[in-house]
Amino acid sequence: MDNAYFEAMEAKIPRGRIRTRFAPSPTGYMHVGNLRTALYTWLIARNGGGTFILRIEDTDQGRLVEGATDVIYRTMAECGLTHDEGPDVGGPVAPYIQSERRDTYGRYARLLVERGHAYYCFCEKTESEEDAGEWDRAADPCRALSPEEAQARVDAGEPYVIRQRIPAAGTTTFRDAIFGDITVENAALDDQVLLKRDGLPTYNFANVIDDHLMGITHVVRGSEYLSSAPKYNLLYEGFGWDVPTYVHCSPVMRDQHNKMSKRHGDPSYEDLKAQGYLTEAILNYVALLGWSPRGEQAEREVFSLAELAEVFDIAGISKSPAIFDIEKLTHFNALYLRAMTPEAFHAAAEPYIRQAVRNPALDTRAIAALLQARCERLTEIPEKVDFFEALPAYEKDLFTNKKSKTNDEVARSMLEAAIPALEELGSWDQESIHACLTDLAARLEVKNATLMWPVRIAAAGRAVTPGGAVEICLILGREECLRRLGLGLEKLTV
RNA sequence: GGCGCGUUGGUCAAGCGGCUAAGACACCGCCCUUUCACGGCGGUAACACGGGUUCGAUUCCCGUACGCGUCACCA
Repeated sequence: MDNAYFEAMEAKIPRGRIRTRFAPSPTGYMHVGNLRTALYTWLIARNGGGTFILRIEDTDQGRLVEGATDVIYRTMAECGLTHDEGPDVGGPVAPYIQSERRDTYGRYARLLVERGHAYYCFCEKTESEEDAGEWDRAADPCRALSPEEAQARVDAGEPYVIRQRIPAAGTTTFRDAIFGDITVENAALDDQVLLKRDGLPTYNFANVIDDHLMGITHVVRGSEYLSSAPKYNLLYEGFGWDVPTYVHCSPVMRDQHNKMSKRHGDPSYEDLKAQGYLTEAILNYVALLGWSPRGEQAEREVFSLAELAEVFDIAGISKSPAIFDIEKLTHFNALYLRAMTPEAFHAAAEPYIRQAVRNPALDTRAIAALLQARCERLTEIPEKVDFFEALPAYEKDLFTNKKSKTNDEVARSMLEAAIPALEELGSWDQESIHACLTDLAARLEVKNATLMWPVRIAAAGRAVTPGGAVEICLILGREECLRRLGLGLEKLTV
């Protein structure tokens, strides 16, 4: 009936190259599992010099969330998962939003009816049916309706859905690139609804139509679709189309029993960013959650996106679910933070430093330099450096440290000696301060730590600080440094 | 419950018939050291269980257990 239409659609399909698609439904939230699927899908395309497509699956009118597609665009762009075709950039098989393809699904659904692989169903959905989730193929009278009868009722304006006609007997086998060949009894398969009463397709149908019409060669998706894959296969066969390569990925779990989910409060990509994680670190970690390099590269863990695109292969994807481990992500984050150039790190850290350190006289570059090897997440920065801004209240007993061989008595004499030495110091730079203090320690015949400890405590008011006495004194500046040392001495003298 | 899938240290994982069963995170020591880190060195820790097949099973097959998925006019 629509032959010209179908031929035109076929003619538009690009062929001969790898084409993959990430097809999120716009729920307003990019969770880690989604991000990983997007990444793998992108990597398969890039690794093969193919095309990566973004498609929006918005056929469930009840679940649309405003602004949700923006989250998707923004996340993909931030991550560098650039798409070659999509709603925003267009492409040869547009449109790329399912709600704009409504007409197409209807035509193909009717084509499938004509070919005998689907049928009109007029049964009212009853409440008990919904509750029990029961629908009995054998008991559905519509399945046996003659085409003429069915058409007559359609023409009469009776509401209907279109269901897939699954063969009553036999088996269906499909091949998954990760799980291998899987065979199921057709009797175990349901006659899926393909076209809903509202005229929109179900995922089951829209997916097959779009994947074919968009020339998708590798269908990458979560393993929750594994058990419906045979039905999709039957659909492809019903149309006489080539079946794409299926790549079903096991889920990212929050623990042994649950997937990562918003409901459980698990972090999304955006949440992780807000927690101080770097995009590159997140991608690197997520790539390794369920995939690992083989052979020569088996021991390697650090990969840029470009490097991943080089070495990624489907064979390295794991069959079993992987538990998301924030500690290991944190480790990757620390690695990326340390690998940055000092300039880049300063740029990233400065806003966080400035949250705690307002005084413009304090050099954020010097502070950043102390921080680079000492923080795993950017968000830890403010609490680590706030003492630069204002000397915290601290207890006298901080001056006592066994390893440095200090107590109140020792600390007091150290400060008594250090203050005048620093006052007389010619220039206030790292080397001079360092030399001044180590010389002083030598003169006093104490180990460096015995002098450095009290100086650092008095200067910072903290037991643990990024950087040592010399660095802190330097950043504080002579005046503020000496003021604090004086305060410390007072505390010890009372 | 039916069907499908999975199972190597606490976690991520390599292994694809023969190994003292890699590596990483975490953890614990030691070294370095002006605190804490970074870095370096070392340590604890695993093939779910039972049958086969085989000269030989972590690797292949079959059960069992456990876990996950799925059985929507949601994706």
